[in-house]
Amino acid sequence: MISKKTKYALKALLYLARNQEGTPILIAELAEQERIPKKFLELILLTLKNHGILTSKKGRHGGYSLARSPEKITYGEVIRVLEGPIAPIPCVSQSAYRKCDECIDELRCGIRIVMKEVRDAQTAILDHTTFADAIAKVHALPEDPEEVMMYYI
Amino acid sequence: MISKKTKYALKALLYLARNQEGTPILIAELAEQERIPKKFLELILLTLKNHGILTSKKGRHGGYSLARSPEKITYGEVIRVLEGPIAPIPCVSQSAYRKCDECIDELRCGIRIVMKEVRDAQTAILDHTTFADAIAKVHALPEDPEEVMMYYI
DNA sequence: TTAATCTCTATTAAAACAGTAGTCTTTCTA
DNA sequence: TAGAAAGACTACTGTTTTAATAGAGATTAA
Repeated sequence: MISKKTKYALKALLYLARNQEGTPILIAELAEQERIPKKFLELILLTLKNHGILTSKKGRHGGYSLARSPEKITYGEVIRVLEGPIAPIPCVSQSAYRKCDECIDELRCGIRIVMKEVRDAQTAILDHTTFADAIAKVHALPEDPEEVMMYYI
Repeated sequence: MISKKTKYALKALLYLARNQEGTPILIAELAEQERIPKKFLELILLTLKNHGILTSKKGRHGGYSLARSPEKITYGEVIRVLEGPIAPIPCVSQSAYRKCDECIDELRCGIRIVMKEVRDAQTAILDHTTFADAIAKVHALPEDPEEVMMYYI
């Protein structure tokens, strides 16, 4: 399970990716539109900025923008920044490998061998799905049945 | 990341699956062989028993055995028992669905749509890999290079 | 100059994690 | 039938993580 922090980060980035005009977007707007506690969101956006995912401008007409276009930011990158390594167990992490204390034969470990498969499946998706991709996936969805109903009322 | 508790559970089950004689295996043996804190392991095995994955016998010549053959126990089942739902976010969990408080349009959520892919990829592996499979995977591995070296010394 | 913004450090309450301790119950066997 | 050998069960504890909140500081535009 990802933390709320990570979820909020993804929500905020998705909003920024969807609303890419020239002008930066206020924390307050993001917080309100995505229903994220504002003070908490401040910390999250700052972290994303410090990791080169966002840029910001202070003062009047300030706010946040994506540091790169949405095709150049992946879910995997964001999750690693806020959540840490994606691997289900540290001994199969690429970005943060760590041997299990109690492990005797890592190469022949029946847990590791399966968790490596899981890790590869996860990163295959997360490191190859960008925010542009996610928006495209939503657009490709069939129309919401409720909205379709509206036309008949 | 899975907890140590879950990792210990998987280790213990793997050991039991590898050592399936008729006689049950002692907590003490499991703890020693897999280097798991004994008292902690007791709790874990008890949980697995209460969920029908293990059986036990008290008193002299007591101990734990698998409740089913290793081909009938999957990683997914064990992880759900000790770790909770496998899904990265509750709104894509089959076993423990929960709507996100702040979510406005779940069906068109760009986070949910990607996390659902992740969930499906995870469960495709975890719910279809049994302890028998894991043991077979380890056996299929090329021999350990260090051990091969031994023959030349 | 001042109001609007982001920036940064500290603090906090609650929950989860990783155990440990101690007692109770059951079972075998001498 | 006593008692040792096992698992069963309940309670407790210290540490870390989570999910925020508070408040002062720095920067910018009008």
